[in-house]
Amino acid sequence: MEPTADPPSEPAPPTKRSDRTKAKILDAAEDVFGRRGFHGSSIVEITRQAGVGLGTFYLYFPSKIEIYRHLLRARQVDFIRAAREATTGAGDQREVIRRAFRSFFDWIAQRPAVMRLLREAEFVDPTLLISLYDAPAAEYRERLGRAMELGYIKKTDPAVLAWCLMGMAEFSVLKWVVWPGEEQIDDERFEAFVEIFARAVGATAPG
Amino acid sequence: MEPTADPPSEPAPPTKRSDRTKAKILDAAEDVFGRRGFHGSSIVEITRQAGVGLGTFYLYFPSKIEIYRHLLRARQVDFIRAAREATTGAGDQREVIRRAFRSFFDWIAQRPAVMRLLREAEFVDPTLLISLYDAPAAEYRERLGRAMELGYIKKTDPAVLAWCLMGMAEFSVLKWVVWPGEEQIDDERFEAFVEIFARAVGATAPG
Amino acid sequence: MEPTADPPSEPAPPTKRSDRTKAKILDAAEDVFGRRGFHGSSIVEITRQAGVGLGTFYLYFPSKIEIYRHLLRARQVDFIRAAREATTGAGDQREVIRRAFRSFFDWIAQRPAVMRLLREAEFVDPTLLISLYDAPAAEYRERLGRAMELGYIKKTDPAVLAWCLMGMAEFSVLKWVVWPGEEQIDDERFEAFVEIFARAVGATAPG
Amino acid sequence: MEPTADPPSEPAPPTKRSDRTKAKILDAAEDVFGRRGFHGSSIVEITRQAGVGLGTFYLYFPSKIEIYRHLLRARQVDFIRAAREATTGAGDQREVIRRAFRSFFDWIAQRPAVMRLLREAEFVDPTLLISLYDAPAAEYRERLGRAMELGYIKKTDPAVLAWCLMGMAEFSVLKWVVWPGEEQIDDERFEAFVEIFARAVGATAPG
DNA sequence: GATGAATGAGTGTTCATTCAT
DNA sequence: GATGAATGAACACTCATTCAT
Repeated sequence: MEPTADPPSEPAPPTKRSDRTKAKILDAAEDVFGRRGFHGSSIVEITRQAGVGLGTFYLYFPSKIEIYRHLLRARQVDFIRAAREATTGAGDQREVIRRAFRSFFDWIAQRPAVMRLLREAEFVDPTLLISLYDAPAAEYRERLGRAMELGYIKKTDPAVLAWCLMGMAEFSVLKWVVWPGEEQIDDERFEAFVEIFARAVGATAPG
Repeated sequence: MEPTADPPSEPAPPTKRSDRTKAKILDAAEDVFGRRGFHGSSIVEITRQAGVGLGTFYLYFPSKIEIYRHLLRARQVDFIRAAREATTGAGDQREVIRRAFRSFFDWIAQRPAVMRLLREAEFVDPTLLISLYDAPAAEYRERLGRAMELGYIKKTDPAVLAWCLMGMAEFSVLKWVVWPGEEQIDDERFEAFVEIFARAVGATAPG
Repeated sequence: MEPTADPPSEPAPPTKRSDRTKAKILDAAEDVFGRRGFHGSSIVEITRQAGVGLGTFYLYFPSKIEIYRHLLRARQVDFIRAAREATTGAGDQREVIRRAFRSFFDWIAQRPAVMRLLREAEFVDPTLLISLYDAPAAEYRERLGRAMELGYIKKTDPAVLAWCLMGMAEFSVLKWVVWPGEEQIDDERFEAFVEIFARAVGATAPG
Repeated sequence: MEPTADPPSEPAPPTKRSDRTKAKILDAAEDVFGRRGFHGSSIVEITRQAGVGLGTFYLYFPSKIEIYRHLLRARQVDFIRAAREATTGAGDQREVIRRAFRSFFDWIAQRPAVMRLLREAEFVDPTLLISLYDAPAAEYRERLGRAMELGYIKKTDPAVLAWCLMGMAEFSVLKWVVWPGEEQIDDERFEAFVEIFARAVGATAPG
């Protein structure tokens, strides 16, 4: 976390003009959707903030809903990559959990808008939302299934467990990271969360 | 409360004409909001479904958002009452959990629209949503705090635990009850959920 | 033609408020469409000219194209009635022709916009146009068929004849009545037209 | 002009690059306008179909309406030439009529789009349309005037007659050639048309 | 000469809200 | 109390035209 200089949004400014324009629009859209919500956002506002003409929007995206979908899918990809990277090379169960959630919390803290986008998807394009949740759920389920067989964690229905864990993670990040409020996440709370999560998983032993 | 077989929506049909009109509008609004979402619903559709004139709406509610708020608060009250009733008189920890969630799952299964209303609130009136979640969170926290002091459950930050449990419950009900999908809740899954929940809580003993 | 006071557009001002509003919009639409054409007209212009709010339009008509269709059908009905009335009680062939076309020319002279509407229909809603022309064509054909059997006019394919006659009539009214130009219809020209028409029909005898 | 067997569209493929580009655009425009109508056509579609860049259009034509005008005038020239060629060397009156209309019907049958272009002109640029019709009308009038003086046909106002004949011809070609419909032109119908036309003209004798 | 990214005025349409009846 | 006709601000989207490359 310390000496990294990577700016959250764009790994490197694209060189082609059209790529830059598209990126400007996407950035603006993420921000505006995040602040105003899907229905509260208008294409004019997005393009104004992007510093491009209204018509330019339609050069890159066929409709308001399509840029929204695009944004969500792109962020999901980013997010999953981040989660994978965070957990590689971790030792015991608790360490995996700790690292995964530290990365999750940090990632969201830097992009609170994404959480809003994601959750609002349920009301904008329900099918999309379900598909967005199904992908990580499947991954969770599979990992948990394997861990159960290896005896690392207690046996339970892995799908039920997967959705429980996702709910815990999402609500925690909402409450302690996204929503405005005097209470913030701190190390103590974070450790409490890891502890609860590990218990729910049924981690049999620290190893 | 005694001699009624409690119909889900209104305890008893109001006798005054204006009360009946108001109730008709509220019922229609709940149904329409539930089906179409807040932004997809229009006042005309609500009044049409309620069987009253368009103008009549504004005799009872000052705006679209106000009836939405009204609806949410009313349902929250219903829900909390139902949850309390369900858990009184339970024996051991697991039994409390089992009853509370059985009642929660059933209540939502009968009114899937409420879940949608509740979750969409985040994008209609964020402040409202937070307040809606804070109330049950506070109750949870307090109960958990007491249980910790009594040694029934392990000690952890009760607020963190409360939000974890709420997340588990909400995601489970979404996945297994609300969202359309081939997979449904069954007894086995329900028991798995109770087990996971109990572990997360840190119930020290079956008793 | 002389002492009639009938205003072309509305037989009597409708009494109900909504009927009056609808009539105002229809009148304005006829005028605007006639002047600017379908594509050159906008709903704002129509409502502005009608003296009503923009939204009011959609209270009475579901879309721009629908009011256009409505207008055309309504005028067709008016026109056919006028044509029927004009020809009842005429004596010989030439007299029937003379009266029918006098009434046609006058009717159009008072509502030049209608001609434009009618002709533009080909490019707005081709199916509609064909149906609008098919109705009078069928009537013509039938009348001509009967006259042939009675020996009043020479035998020819009645459908071919019907479309020829319609073409003559429409082009004449366009050239001499509708299109701006120094040349106007006068009695002499009108008689020439009747003569040509009668010859094309193949009227065997003046009687 | 001499050694070409005249293919309908372009007498000979232009050799200069810019001429070829211009021709490609014109061909595409004729096709697109014919299919979609003036208002339904867009410059992008025309250039896409022509296989040139969007900007290239404005190298050759100053605006959408100008290419439309250009197209119409060009086709008018083609058409008049075709009509003249068809009637040279015909014997009696009926033969002239028969040949002229056979050529007219065939010409349109091969280019139904032109008819649409021509008729839509009334709503795109009314002045243009009138001028397009005035040219053949003048030619008709003059020919008819001469024929009257020579006693070949009965005397009537030649201008009135000219417009009647044009109306007959246009409606017939619309009904029997251009508009989609189960009924098509056949030899019998064509002869009926010639007969009616000849009667309208007032051809005194077969010779 | 050729290109296509950029532009914004203009369009049809929706809908919460008002108010005369 | 009840009604629904009337309103206009707001929106997503199109497309002829310009101009830097």
